Amino acid sequence: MTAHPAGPDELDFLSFVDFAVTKTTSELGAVDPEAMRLVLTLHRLTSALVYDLESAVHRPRGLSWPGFRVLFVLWLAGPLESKRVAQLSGMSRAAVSALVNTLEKAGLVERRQAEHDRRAVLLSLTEAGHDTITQDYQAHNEREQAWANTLSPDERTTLIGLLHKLMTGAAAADAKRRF
Amino acid sequence: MTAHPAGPDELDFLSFVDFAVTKTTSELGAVDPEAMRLVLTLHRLTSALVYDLESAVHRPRGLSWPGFRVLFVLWLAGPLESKRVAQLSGMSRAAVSALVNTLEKAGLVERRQAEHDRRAVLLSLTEAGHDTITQDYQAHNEREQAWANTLSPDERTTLIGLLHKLMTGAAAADAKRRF
DNA sequence: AGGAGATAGTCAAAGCTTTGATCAAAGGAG
DNA sequence: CTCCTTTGATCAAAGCTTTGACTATCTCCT
Repeated sequence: MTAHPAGPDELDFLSFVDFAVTKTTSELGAVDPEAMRLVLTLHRLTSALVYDLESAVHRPRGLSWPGFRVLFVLWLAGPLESKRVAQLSGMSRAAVSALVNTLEKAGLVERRQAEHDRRAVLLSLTEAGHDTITQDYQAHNEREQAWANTLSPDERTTLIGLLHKLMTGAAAADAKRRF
Repeated sequence: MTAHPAGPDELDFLSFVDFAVTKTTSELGAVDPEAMRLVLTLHRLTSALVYDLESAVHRPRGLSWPGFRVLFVLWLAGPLESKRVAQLSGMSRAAVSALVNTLEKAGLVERRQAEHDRRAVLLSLTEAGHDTITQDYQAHNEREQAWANTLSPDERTTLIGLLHKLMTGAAAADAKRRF
């Protein structure tokens, strides 16, 4: 993938993928280098993307990445039971509970008891929360566009399709998940 | 993307992507739905993948996901300065420092002073660390293969190419990063 | 109706993350 | 050679994460 395979001293976060694939296959034999490269690249790209979005968009506006995710879910689908927020945002129920403590103190989210089930807690955005996520998501999407514009429209469509296929495939179906 | 667009009550982690894209564009107007779908899908897929690998492969063998990443880097490119481990594994130096405390207690990693620079700390695997990562990575790669086999060889190649392009593109170059 | 079992939310402990401060050591300029 | 700046590692505080335990509540079966 690179012109000149780098030695251990000139590696960086990106070129480490090539290095790792080469070195591992020569060392272990029974590995599938394409599967390795796929997962490594996917993980590194996503890390870089999330780091960029969090530090360039959300932190400057006072939100953490997890805080953004909860607000985003409540914005689009709220009010929701705490359980549903956990499902839709991909966190554990305990994580949502802890996070909502912070968001509640910040005046962005409200907790109230559900009517039909006294165990359940209904979460909703406050007006401040609604304003925050509306503006924040605006900036978020602009940054998303900057990333997405690296690819042509066809490439974007292809990529989304492949990611979707991977997400709905057999391995994903067997995968350990939170729910 | 789905046959029948789900209402807020029947959503799950995956179908939320469709719902979010539809709802946001109708609510905000100025968003790019494809960029949104791309980032949302990428993030959710990667989360699911990492969760699966961590809980099915690494935790049962006594490693955390971050611990695995550090061991993996040291296995292939070690011994390395602490700084380099941070770069190659994509963590902050402080995170590596804290994590190595744990790995050192577990007898998997050794710290020693570098010769040429008395500020620097050289990290290397112990023999137990080497054995651990060798076996652990074996299982890791088998699980990677299960995921990757959802796609045909051509699809895998295409996907890797597109991810790589995104990773090296203009937005990635401007992106806020740790280094 | 009564009791067993499942479910919602929270708490606690432990670990990992971040940023910013601190300290020691190295490098460069005068 | 000395001062100033930069750099490597660690620490501290705050936040988020996980699993597992616990309480309250609901549901279902007899």
